Order: sequence, then C-alpha cells, then structure tokens
Amino acid sequence: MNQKASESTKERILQAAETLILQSGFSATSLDDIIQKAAITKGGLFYHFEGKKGLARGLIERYLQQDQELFDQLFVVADQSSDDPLEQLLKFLELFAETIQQLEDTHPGCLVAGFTYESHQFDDEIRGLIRQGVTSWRKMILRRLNTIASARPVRPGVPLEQLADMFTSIVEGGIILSRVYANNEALYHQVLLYRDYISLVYSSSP
Amino acid sequence: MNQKASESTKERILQAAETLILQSGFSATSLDDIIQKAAITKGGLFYHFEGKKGLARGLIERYLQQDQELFDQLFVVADQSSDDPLEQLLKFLELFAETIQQLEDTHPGCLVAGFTYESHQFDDEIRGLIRQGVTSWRKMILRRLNTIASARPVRPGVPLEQLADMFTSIVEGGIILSRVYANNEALYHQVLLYRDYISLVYSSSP
DNA sequence: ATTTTTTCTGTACCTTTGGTACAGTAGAGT
DNA sequence: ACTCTACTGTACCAAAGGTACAGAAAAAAT
Repeated sequence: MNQKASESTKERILQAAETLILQSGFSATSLDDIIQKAAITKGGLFYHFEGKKGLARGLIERYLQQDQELFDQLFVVADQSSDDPLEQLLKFLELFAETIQQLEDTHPGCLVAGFTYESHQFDDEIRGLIRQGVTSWRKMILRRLNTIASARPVRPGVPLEQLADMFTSIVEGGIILSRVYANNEALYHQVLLYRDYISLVYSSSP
Repeated sequence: MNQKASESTKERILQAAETLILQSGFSATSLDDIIQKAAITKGGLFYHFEGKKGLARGLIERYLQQDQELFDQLFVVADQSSDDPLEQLLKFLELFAETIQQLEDTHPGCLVAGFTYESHQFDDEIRGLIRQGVTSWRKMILRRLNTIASARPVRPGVPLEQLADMFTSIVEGGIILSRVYANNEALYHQVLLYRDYISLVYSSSP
C-alpha cells in the first residue's frame, strides 16, 4: 500500500475517534469503539498511534490545525469584503456564524473544551497543546482588534485582550448552549451578539 | 447512627465526587477514587446511591441547587443596591464577577458543561436535568431583561432571549478560559464584558 | 519478475480496574 | 433487649488498556 492509503487510514481513525470522543468523552470512549467505527483492527491502530495517549495527541493536533485552516479561509473572504479592519473583523464573525448555522447536525463540540474537562488525565504535552490552541485564537483576534484600535477610539474600560478572549468564551459557551438545546441557532446568535458588542466598542458616538 | 451522620456522609461523598469529576471527567473518575477521597467504603457508597448513575443524578441535582442558592443570594444584595432594574442586574453581574475573583484556587469548573461533553453516557433523566439547569439560568436573566425593557428602549436587533443565554455562554466559556490559563481573572473579565454589553444594549443614546 | 518495505489483520494473552452484590456488623435510639 | 440505620468487608465478573507477534496483502524498489 502507498502512503496515501496509510494517511487515509490514519485520518479515518482520527475522524472516528473525534466523533465518539465528542459524544461520550475521552475516557468513556474505548479503543474497541474506535476501531469498530473506523473499520480497522487493534493492531492497525497501534501501528499508527502509540496507544490511547498518542491518539489524544494526534486528535488535538489535527483539531487545532483544521480549526486554523477554517479561520484562515474565512479571513481571506472577509478581508476581500472591505478595506476597513473593523468591517473585516465583523464580516469574519458573520461568516463564522453562518458557517455554524449551516451545519446539518447539532454542533459536534470542541475538543479543546472536552479535553479541558478531562484535563487531569492528560500529561503536560496535551495540556500545552490545549493552551496553545486557546492562545492562538486570542492572538488571532487581538491582532485585528489592535489594528482597528490604531485608527478608531476604543470604548473606555474595555481591555482588548479580554475582548479577544471573549471570542473563545462565546464560542465555547455557545457550543454548550447548542448542544444542550440541540439547536445550532444558539451558537449562531451568540457569535452575532459578540459581533454586535465589538461594533459598539469601536463606535465613536459619545 | 443518626440522620445527621448520614447526611454528612452523603455530602462528603458528593463533594469528593464533584471535585474529582470536574478534574478528570465522569468516566475517568473511578468509584475507588471517590471512596478513597470521601473516606468511606464501596458498600457505604452504594448504600447512599444507586451506583455511579445514581451518583451522577445526585451530583447534578446538588450542583443546580447550590448554584441557584448563590444566584438568589447575590440578587438579594443586588436588589437592595438600587430601585432601577437595570442597575440591579448590573450590580448582580458585578457581585458574581467578584465572587469568582475571590476564589482561592482556579475555578473548579461547571458540572453542567462537564456532563454535556460526556452526555452520551447519560440517560434522558440526567440530560433533562442539565437542560433544566441551563433553562433556569436563561429564565432568571430573561425575566430581568424584560422588566428593564418595559421602561427603556432596547438596542434594535438584539433578541433578549439570546442576550439572556449569553450569560450562560459567557460563564461557561469563561470557565474554560480560566481553567486553560489557570487564572480566574479571565472569567472575571468575561462577566464584566457581558455586563458592559448589557449596559450598552439599554443605553438610550442614538 | 523478484525482492523488500509498508501497512495492516488476527489472535492470544495479561493485568488492572470498574461496577455490582450481598452478607454481616457496629452503634444509636427506643 | 430489640430494632433500625449506616455502614464495613469481601467476593466476583466483565471490560478495557496494553503488549506481542506471526503473517498476509499490497505497493515500491530493484
């Protein structure tokens, strides 16, 4: 078999594992569950990953990468829509909200949040990856907020670092709402409220 | 032994279980872990709860109850601080934010969020309790928002139901931030940003 | 065409642990 | 002395994680 076959098998395992883990949690998902869903054997799984711990690392790495790719794509579109940095960010949030709304099923959940609620099981490496993910989201938004702030007044008393973290906060919280209500509209609206707040933070009216 | 001894044992079990489960997740927390921390035997645990599932129900019921008690207490103080419904809600959020900030350790996490990320393990009863909890938070805030709206103009395009859900969203998301950063300031600031947004939603300036 | 390497399958096995059941007991109240 | 509550102690079973390895099947290299 060629490398592509290997990669597609690995991907199949990761996809199956992610789906199951977001449904039941990491610990509650057995390797047997995963190999069954991925249509592979235990030996095959251990060929690709160093046990369950190695699988966890593979999962979070893949998740953060895919996430970054989505955000990058949306920002490309958003940046084309206007020359105004504020409008670009607002457009990004709009696109992101719509992307969520268009999901057929209930939002599957975020691996970062899931792992955070099982964090004592993982070692420092995994916890480091989780923190790295959250930090990257903060940086991504904060860069934009700072650029906007260089041309517009910012509402007093609003720390931009916290406003950037609010993106993560809203998304993670919104995902929980959507899962509890079994309805993506909740997450969609939460992102739009965040968008609205940002527009108010940079609104120059008294 | 008397009833007080029984109740205190039950409470000790619940407290131990909650702490451990918020650290490692429900599945990853063994009954052995819990009985060790609670200084009881396996038989004793099964005397008080119908297995691990019964324990989960006891945990979520207790959590929602304690949560409600805290909110009620804070609203009593907040309602005394002013006659203006908007000021009362803003004060409540301030008090809540300060309560979190004063926690000695990192916020332990929310059982509702934790269980949501392991929801496929639980039956409809537990999932019902989780939904009931989130719904009660929404109602609690929405009642206030509607009262405020009866006397003040609301910013157009802001659905009050979603603004009420934003409380849950911000708190759950903020908890994740605080846990990842190992710092309660994140959650504190998120609640204050939500407070700021609410004040803007009801601000009457053009 | 053959050899080699990669990518798995299948089986067998071990150890730990999670979850459950239940018989028995200690101690407080009556 | 009796009874009930509140446990303790022990025993048991299925399941999970992990390991080891023999070998097959497919592709790549030669």
